[in-house]
Amino acid sequence: MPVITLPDGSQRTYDHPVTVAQVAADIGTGLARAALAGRVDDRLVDTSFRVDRDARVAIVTDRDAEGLEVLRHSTAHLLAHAVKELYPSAQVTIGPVVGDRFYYDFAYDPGFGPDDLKRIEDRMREIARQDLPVAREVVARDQAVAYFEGIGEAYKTEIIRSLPEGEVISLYRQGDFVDLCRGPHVPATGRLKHFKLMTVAGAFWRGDPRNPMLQRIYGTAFGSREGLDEYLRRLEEAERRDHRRLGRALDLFHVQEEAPGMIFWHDRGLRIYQAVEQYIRRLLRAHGYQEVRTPLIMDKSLWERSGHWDKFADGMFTTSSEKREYAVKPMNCPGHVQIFNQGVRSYRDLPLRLAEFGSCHRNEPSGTLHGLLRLRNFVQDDAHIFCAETDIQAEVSAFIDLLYRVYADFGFREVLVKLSTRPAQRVGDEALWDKAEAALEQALVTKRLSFELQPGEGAFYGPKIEFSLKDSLGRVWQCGTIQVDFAMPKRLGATYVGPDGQKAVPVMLHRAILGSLERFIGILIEEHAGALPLWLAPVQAVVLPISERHADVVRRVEQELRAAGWRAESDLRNEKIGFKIREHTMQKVPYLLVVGDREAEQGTVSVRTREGADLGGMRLEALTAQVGAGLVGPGRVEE
RNA sequence: GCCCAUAUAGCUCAGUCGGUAGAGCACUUCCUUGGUAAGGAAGAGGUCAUCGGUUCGAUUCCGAUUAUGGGCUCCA
Repeated sequence: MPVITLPDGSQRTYDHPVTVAQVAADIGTGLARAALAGRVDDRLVDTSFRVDRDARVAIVTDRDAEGLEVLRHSTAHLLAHAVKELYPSAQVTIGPVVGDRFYYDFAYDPGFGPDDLKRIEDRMREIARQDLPVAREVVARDQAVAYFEGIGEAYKTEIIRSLPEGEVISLYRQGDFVDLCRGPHVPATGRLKHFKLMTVAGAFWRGDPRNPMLQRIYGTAFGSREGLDEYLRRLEEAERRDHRRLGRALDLFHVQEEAPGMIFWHDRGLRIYQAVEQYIRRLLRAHGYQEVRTPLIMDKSLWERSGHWDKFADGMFTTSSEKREYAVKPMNCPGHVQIFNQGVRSYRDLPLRLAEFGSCHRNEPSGTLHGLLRLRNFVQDDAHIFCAETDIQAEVSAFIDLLYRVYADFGFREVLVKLSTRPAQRVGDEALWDKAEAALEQALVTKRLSFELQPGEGAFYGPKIEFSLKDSLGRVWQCGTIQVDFAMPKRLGATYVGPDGQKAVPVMLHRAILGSLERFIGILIEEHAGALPLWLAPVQAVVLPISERHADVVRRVEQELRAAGWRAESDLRNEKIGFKIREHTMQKVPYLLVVGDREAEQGTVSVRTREGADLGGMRLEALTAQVGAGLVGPGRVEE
């Protein structure tokens, strides 16, 4: 006789097994209508699930994150149902929920286009309107295989065969459509009202490029019209923050067909770039790094020795001259080892930290290029720390502190951390790997950083930690990294004399905080929607005359601002003040300084911010004093 | 690299059921000297991405190429 305990602690006693739907109905008809699924003792189940013993039961609706997930998952099924009706030759595969969206992958040779999407979505609405009950049934493995084989669903058959022994195999049926699925699902298709198909894309079966390319349809679903509209509004907002759009609008950079994956930085963009670079440069100097610069191209033989030619040849640009072959550097590490190798190094020189704003070229596949975020030419705030094994943990720990300080200075709060451990193919002793992985993990744990473990994803030469940031659409991009390398110093003959007088091979830590300056700046632009903090703004103030007769004063003010360290400009064009205010506000200039009769007389400027705030009239010294360190930004402190 | 889509003026886009194109903003000149998000007028600006095919004729239809966008794979 089940006693049901609800989330608020209240209990209901039944003298017979009950379904989640019945419990919901007993609480209220509104809840019964809203019920999408149930949670029984922490297990997510259908509303048709029968509770036959004491349990904690919660009714899941679209107000819960789980409810939305069920809704989206069921909408993915609805999508598959519509596709099977419209395109019987299409085969179904998988249809999971990822974040706000769901997708479903189909094997369908002719492929889908935007018109198909429209047709499919219309059919989905029809099926939803029929309010077909969604029923779960558990079947034996053989039975399931036989069923899907019988209707020619090769992929489903393959999925069932790959399920572990003992796994419960459940089917969901709505009308004539039957799909293999773990569930749970909404009780009937009528619950699916507010959805939209977004895009069609290709995706490899099981993510393996050797497998056939499937047709993936992305969509989203919400519990209410408002939820869906709000989501679509957020997408539009994200488009306004797109760094490619802002890069053009703010005259920061451009790209063109002759140089795919490479950036033409304009004056304003380069000012941001240099502000970022100078900040990092000062910080590294203060934290015991030396800055070096190594050649862009080096003889191929060096890349053969370093191992890059073996592992990375496809990614390298090459060139030749006078019968010698050269490769354009995709990484700075071999060059840094050459500097380390000059002269005889002692253990007293360690840790030796060599930093370089190295311009790297990698011949990335054409389909992967993306604005500033994925390029063929980019500059890393790269450094290599040559140290003894015993130094690893301390160096990693100091690096993580530095990285978090930098991210905070740029206004980033959310950092995703991943730890990648030894891959199947690797070099070096197991004992070394043990130590290196332990050192990295220990550093993360000590700092109480939550991280995702990626077993087997490390580089062949050592484990690594990756630090990622998100763009305006929530896509994750790796920026910072620290990697332990046991292999390259040895390959390139790096040694130092230890305290015992014997030669030893140093460990090398590859590390970057921003990663690529281009990528980091792209994310920075999106994070701030183009309105960069004062210290990074390409133009920090524009001086505006009310009329032509104030031009001389304006020019003088501009000069004084520059002398005080501002990146200042004046706008002497023959336009009204309102026009100029609008234009420079849209250019996201932090301070607009207006000079008219009143100000000229009093030796002040009227200060307006890009947010539209009027700070009133003030003398330049007062303004400079008020913004203070905001003008040059953090990092100066260490000098 | 693979899948789908896109490519028209500096930007955002319209258009041509095949007869070589248009708007707004930006730009140039003139008028206006204006007090905090668009003052007015005139003008200039395009080999309709590139190369091929079909056609009397292609920016439009077809094909290839290149680039871009959204994904997949990969990666800073």
